[in-house]
Amino acid sequence: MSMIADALGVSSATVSNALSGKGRVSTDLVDKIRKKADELGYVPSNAGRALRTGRSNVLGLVLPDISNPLFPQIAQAMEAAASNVGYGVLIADSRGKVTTQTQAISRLIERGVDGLVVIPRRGTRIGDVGCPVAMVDTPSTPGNTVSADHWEGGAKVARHLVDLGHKNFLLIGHDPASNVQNDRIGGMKSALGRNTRHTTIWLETLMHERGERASLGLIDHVKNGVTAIAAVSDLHALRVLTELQTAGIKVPQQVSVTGFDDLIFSPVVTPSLTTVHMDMARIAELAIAALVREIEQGKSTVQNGKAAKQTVTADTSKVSMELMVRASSGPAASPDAPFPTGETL
Amino acid sequence: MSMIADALGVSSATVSNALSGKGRVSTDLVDKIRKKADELGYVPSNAGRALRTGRSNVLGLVLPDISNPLFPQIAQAMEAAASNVGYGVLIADSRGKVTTQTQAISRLIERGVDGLVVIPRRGTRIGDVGCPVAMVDTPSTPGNTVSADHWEGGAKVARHLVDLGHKNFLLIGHDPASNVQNDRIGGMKSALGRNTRHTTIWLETLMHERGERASLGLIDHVKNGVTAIAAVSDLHALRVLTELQTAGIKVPQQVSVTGFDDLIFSPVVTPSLTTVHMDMARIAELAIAALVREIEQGKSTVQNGKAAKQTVTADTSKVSMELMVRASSGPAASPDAPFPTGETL
DNA sequence: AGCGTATGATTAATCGATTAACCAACTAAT
DNA sequence: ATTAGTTGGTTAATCGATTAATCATACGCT
Repeated sequence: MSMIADALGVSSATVSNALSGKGRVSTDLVDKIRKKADELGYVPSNAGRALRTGRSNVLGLVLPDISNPLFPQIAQAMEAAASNVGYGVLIADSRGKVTTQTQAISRLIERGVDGLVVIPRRGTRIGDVGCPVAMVDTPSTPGNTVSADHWEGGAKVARHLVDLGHKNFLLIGHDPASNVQNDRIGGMKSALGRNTRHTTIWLETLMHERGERASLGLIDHVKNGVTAIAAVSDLHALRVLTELQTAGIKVPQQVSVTGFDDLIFSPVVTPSLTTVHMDMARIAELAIAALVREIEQGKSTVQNGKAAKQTVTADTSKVSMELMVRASSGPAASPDAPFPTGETL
Repeated sequence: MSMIADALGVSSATVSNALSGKGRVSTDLVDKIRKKADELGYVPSNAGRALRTGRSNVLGLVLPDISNPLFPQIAQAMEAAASNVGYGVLIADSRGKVTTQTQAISRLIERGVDGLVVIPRRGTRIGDVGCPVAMVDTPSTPGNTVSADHWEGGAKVARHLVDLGHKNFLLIGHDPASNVQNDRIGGMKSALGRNTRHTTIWLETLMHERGERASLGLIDHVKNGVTAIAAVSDLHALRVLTELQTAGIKVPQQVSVTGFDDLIFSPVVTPSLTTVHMDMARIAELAIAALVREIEQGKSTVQNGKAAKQTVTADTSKVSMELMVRASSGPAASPDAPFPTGETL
């Protein structure tokens, strides 16, 4: 910056004003400075700016854990949204544990992030960290900033299956402590209506009892009349799908299977998975916008009292989910057809 | 820092020396300063340090694109390795395109990263960016810093299948321009031996001709005698598996299927996928170590000439891959058995 | 006693951008 | 013509940590 100033015979303050458009600088000087800056390939020093302004223009992204195949979508969306408004994204992985999550957060704080986006593990709360925090969990969680409307998503798939004539459902969750999964299952149940039956199983509980890769025992459920299996994640739907196929049960002719999240493999497996897609780009945009808004007016807040509110609130806290009807769901098999008939279709 | 200095009646330089252990400070003063620092909850300002030292202690991670389900593993491993040696990780997504990759890189540079880890898209080369770069691609790529030994991995699965008695192979790649995939396929071919046959198909080419979700036409290949299908990714292996199952072909009784990368779903589908696992933690560790080494002695390099070498070299450039034998591969069906018999086993 | 040498701590400059305070010159209005 | 206001720009302080240069003791040795 001082090089530009020297080259044009002006002060560095003027250069700063010209480039930021803040002070009073004549328009033609601004042009000259801009030109010179390009010419010299000037790149502002983040360190210098950060030191003076007290802001790093970097946000921290705390992710629950690796096993979540949604991670790529989230990270990509957040990075894009942040970079659109001039922020960088520093990642930290909490590896599922709450202690690691706390460590991850303090690492980010020490690096001087201006704000945090936290995808919390199992509805853990975040203590006072000294900077604005956006929580992306589920609308029913207190403190949630913005997230997909998981309940609505659950309702949408369930309604889809009901419309196809299914009456006997198996709902598959993984972790009964997850707010997101409970919302999804809750939404499903709410849409099932009177004359249907349903059973819910939680994989974590099941695997705890029977071992990690145990069969899900789906065949029994199907024999008992289940014609639709709705999982809270495509990962589990896939597990269901392959287990059924291996047992010779045809999807969707005999049993319909649905998932959640529209994971990368969902459209390309056979049959392609009916699922619910979340608009991660929009969620990221809202979360980042809320965070940035808080950061940029922030100063007052800090001076006012001891950090007004920790988690920020977005314009909209629910983002609608979209049902993706594909090949794994179809009309319910005739209830009269005996099982197993072999050729149901 | 000045608060600590004032509180103890010493100069801030002494505090700096004490905490960094660089200058000459009496041991008991060091203790007192350390204690006071803890007491006051002192957290060094990255901005101040960065401004003075010219180093940000942040690395940039450039990822090829979201569609890569390996992304979580990579990001997690890199973050862990970096944070172990005191660095943060700023992410940037190149969304597959080369132009976006260039943009992503310059964004990171502008943010003042000290080094870059690049998982390049299709063997793209990185121009002069003004900081050390670690490339994680495949050993056969010039400029590669460290990566898994994809060729060896390919050889391992192929040998496994040969040992099981298979003689007629279908090898499935996705992108013929990918160095990684070519290495994997190359490794497979190298291990197949004389008395076997194999065909290679590239999905991208296929889908370009027949549309995104077209069937892979596996049934024909199986009818023609193929008993083992080896894909370059679990994603494709999964596609193969489900397509076969839907067609009523039994895996592994009639056809064995193998993948690559040990993705999240691989152990839990039915049958669980035989695949090749890469030690991402070790790769990350080597890449980060090489990068940090270059950064920390770096000054000389910069002053010496115009950036000695762009991409850094690690102690080891190949990390061995591990074969994970699971349920999707089994003994070759008797070549005499006619197809389709229904009950092959 | 006198000289050289450790040892322990201080001074002050520096990194680059921002910004409050100030100054000069020119215009407009009473 | 004097004052008030506007415009365009400069000065200098500041953010926090690092570090070369310097200074002040104290110690050892002849």
